[in-house]
Parts: sequence; structure tokens; C-alpha cells
Amino acid sequence: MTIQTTSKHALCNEDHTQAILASRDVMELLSGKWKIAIIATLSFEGKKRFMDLSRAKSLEGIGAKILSKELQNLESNQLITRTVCHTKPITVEYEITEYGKTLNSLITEMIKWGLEHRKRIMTL
Amino acid sequence: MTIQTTSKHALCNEDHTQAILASRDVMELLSGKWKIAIIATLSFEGKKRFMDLSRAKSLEGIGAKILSKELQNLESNQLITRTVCHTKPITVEYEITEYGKTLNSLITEMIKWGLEHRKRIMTL
DNA sequence: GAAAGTAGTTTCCTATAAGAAACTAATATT
DNA sequence: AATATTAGTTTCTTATAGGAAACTACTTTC
Repeated sequence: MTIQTTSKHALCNEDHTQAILASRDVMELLSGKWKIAIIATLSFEGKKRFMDLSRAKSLEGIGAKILSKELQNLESNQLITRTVCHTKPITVEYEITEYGKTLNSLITEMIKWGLEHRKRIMTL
Repeated sequence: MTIQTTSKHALCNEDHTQAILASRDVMELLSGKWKIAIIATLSFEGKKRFMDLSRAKSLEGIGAKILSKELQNLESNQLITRTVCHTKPITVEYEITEYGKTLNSLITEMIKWGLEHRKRIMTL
């Protein structure tokens, strides 16, 4: 074909448009300063209580209000579960769901790129 | 391994804390409604002019002000280039950089997960 | 009885994100 | 002369994000 347009044929065009729209959905779901870090912390370290999370080095600086809000958001999207434990002082455990674990390869790619990016920033 | 503690040994712990902090950097860089979509559009469709981008189906709804601001942001992070073409009405081409292309596997993972997520949302 | 730890919520505030609409400035077409 | 196209910028507005500090309510330890 001799057409030198920037667009490909219709089907392919539709396909990748849908793909990009899907990536917009993901960004809508995961955008923000803390969500990925919370998910990654629960993925790497297993179930954790509220205070454990707020004191985690990987979540350094997060406040109780934000943590609470983000945990509710992640729970509503079925990425984590919240379990009340009827212990002496009541404790609450947060844990990643099976569905949340499906984010692992995405998070891994993010970490890979992020570590390379850090190196690049430092050498520049 | 039979260790059922929540924390691993010191080195590993340090490592994954650094990893999670790296993922926070990435989210800081790419967070927002449009950045990933702009990068993906330029990756999939090659170089594009300002008006092409603002009319792209994958960026439907973006306004001139936001597009302009996000393009400047991506350029400042060396993910895209801006080239002024001295044509009849002056045109400007935006193109992904080699460094920007290194985001491809991350974007691919995002699209994969996003497409599965869309299916899930629809069946629920 | 006082202090500390649990898991948050509430109030108040600022900063940033996002967008709509109008505008600029240059050139080109009708 | 009027209209359109290019690539934005400016102004104005609202919504959301994020955070500090104080507070609740319950229990346990000192």
C-alpha cells in the first residue's frame, strides 16, 4: 500500500483506541500518590493492620485520613479486604485479594522502570 | 520456605522498600487523567501534531489547555519531543523519545489489565 | 486513675487538577 | 473583507487531592 497516512487500517485503529481507553480506566483506578504503594506494600509484606501500614517505611508520610480513605477506595474496588479481628484492643487486618494480585505484573513493570528512572535521574 | 513471618530478612526488606518507593516515583510522574493516554497515542500512532492529538479518539474530551500543559510536562521529563515545522501555517509535531519508548512494557501491562478489568466490570 | 495503644473520623485549610470559554497571532483560503 | 486553521494562552470557575491537628471511643497496662 502506498498510503503514507499516520493512521493504520480501520480494525487496527479501533483496536488500539480501545486499548488506550482501557489504560485510561487503569489510571483512573490507580492514580494518586498512595494507591500503588499501598497495594505493593500489602503484596510484598502480606496482611497488615492499619497502624502497621501507617508506619510502614514504604508509606512514610501518609496520614491517617488519607490512609483510611484510600483503603476504603481499594476495598470498594475489590483489590483488598478489610477484616475486623475481635482481639483485646480491636484490630483490623487489610489483605490483598486474588484480584488485587493480578496487578502484580503491572506493579513489577512499574518498579523496574522506576528503579531505572532513579538511576537516570541521578546520573543526569 | 517455611518462614511464615510477615517481614523478611533485613536486606530483602530494604530492597522491596526501595522498590515500592520507586513505584511511588513512577506514579508521581505518570499520575493524572491524560499522561498515559498521550504517551500511548504517540507510541501507537507515531508523531502527531497538536490538533491531531486534541482530536484523537483515544484523547476524546481533552481540552487545549490541559493538552498543552501535559505535553510540556512530558517534554520536560524527556518522554516526548516538540518540533516546530516551518510550514505555511506553522505546525508542531510531538513525538515519543527513545526514553519514552522504554515505557512500552509498562503501558502494555496497563492495557492488558485494563482490558481484563473492563470485562470483569461488565460481567459483574 | 493516668497514659498509651487500637482504628479510625472530623474539621479546617491549601494546592493542584481539570475544564469551559474566550482570546491571540499568524497565515491562507474564499 | 470575512472565515478558517494552526497552536496555543488567558481567565475564570469548580472539584478533588492531600494534609495537619484535634478528637472519639474503647481497652489495656502502669
